[in-house]
Amino acid sequence: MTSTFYQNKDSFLIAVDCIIMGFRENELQILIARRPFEPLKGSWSLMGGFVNATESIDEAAERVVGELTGIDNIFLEQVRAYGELNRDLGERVVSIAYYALIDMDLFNPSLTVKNDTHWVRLTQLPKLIFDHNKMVKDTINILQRKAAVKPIGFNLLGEQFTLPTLQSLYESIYQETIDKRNFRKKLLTMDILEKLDEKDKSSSKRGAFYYQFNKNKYDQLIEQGLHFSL
Amino acid sequence: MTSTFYQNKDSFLIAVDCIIMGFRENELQILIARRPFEPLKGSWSLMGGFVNATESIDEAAERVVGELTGIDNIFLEQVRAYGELNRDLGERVVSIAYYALIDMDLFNPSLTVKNDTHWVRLTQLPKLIFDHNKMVKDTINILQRKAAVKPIGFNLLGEQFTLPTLQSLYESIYQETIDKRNFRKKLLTMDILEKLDEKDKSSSKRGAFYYQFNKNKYDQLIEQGLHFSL
DNA sequence: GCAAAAGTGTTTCAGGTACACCCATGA
DNA sequence: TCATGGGTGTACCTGAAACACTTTTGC
Repeated sequence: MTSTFYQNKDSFLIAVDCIIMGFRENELQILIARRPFEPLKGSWSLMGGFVNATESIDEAAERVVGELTGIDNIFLEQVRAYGELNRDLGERVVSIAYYALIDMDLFNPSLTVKNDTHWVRLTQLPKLIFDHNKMVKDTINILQRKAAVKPIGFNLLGEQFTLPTLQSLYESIYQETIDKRNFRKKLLTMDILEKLDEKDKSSSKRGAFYYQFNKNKYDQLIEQGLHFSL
Repeated sequence: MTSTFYQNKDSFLIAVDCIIMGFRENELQILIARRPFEPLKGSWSLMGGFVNATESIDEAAERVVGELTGIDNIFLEQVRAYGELNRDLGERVVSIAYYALIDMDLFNPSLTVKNDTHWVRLTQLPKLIFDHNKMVKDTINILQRKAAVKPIGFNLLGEQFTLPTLQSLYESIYQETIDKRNFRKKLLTMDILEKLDEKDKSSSKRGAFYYQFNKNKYDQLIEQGLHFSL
């Protein structure tokens, strides 16, 4: 489709770069890849792709994340646009970063071979190409702000989880330790978790009860003007 | 410059749209314009422009805001990228929104004629083209979140201002009334304002003392791990 | 029986919120 | 002198933070 409206304007390649995050072994993990093409082929890089003319930028991000994780319906939000002149060594590319929070148990490990991707601990993130480390840093800022006030952290866990696990999730988001009693008190009095009968005995002899997030109760609280806050 | 790296990729026009905000008569104001070209020529629109190949997207936003306000060194931050397929009726355009907070007293009124721009009260914002109303809404959300925790509100005022003015600024950002005594107590005990000797007598017979924001003291507080919060 | 993680209450303190009256001045 | 907006202090209450011991169970 050629236009009669906007003429003599410069046009640009637009990429999406995705910060795909998971939670395992009490640490935040991030999915990165060896870059499969030049320039900087073989360097560590976020998962990315170019936007096609037939899709919105949100759809492009969904496509990239879907291809690399094999999961649908992923929590995915835009971080921001990165548009410095020489941010990409190849040529001028404006990139829109998105972050995804996934349940790593749904991730198909065979995909890591195909795409040469690797889960690395956030605390041990290597140097990435271009401005990708900045994108991760911006994402962590958003995550810290947003997880404090919206229950997005649950996207990183399975349907059911224990309170010790949930606490260690928040501890690794904020990079600080939290008092166990205060944490449980706050969450349980909020009344958005449901205690199950089963226990997870994988990390202690006694076992910890499973809980699950009750979205309906959460929505009711919000309607009443109350606020989630951690 | 033609590239040998990324071939057969689609390219896009990229625009910046700027939410330029000021504060006058105890209300937030926003600068909008009659669109000077088709499609939708004559409709209300945010101030925008296309990004050139020779500038970063931040620079493009600075250029647009500079041209329209005649002010340098404006507080300007990215809102986010908007990339729906048919968001622009002309053709496919990805837009990056930026918001600017300016001191309206520095604004050159003659520029409104030249650019057919108008200051309108935020509470009386008309229907704008495309997704521009959504951009404004997203901006207000960011402003409310950010003004609560960083002293960005001062960008909307001149060097000196009275406490009643400052309070009404925050009231119009949050769209709710604030108790006068509590507001003053919080700000003054924070010790980031300096009281001047002059009074502003324009809005009362008694007159209200001018204050000014002391950035050095503010920076010291932050270094000490304390936090601004309103 | 012991090591290792799960679970449980109370006190203290700071900060937020509610609230009403006097002051200065120009007209 | 009066109308208008500027300026001030206290009491209460809620929510955050600090803090230590008991329970369960596999080995």
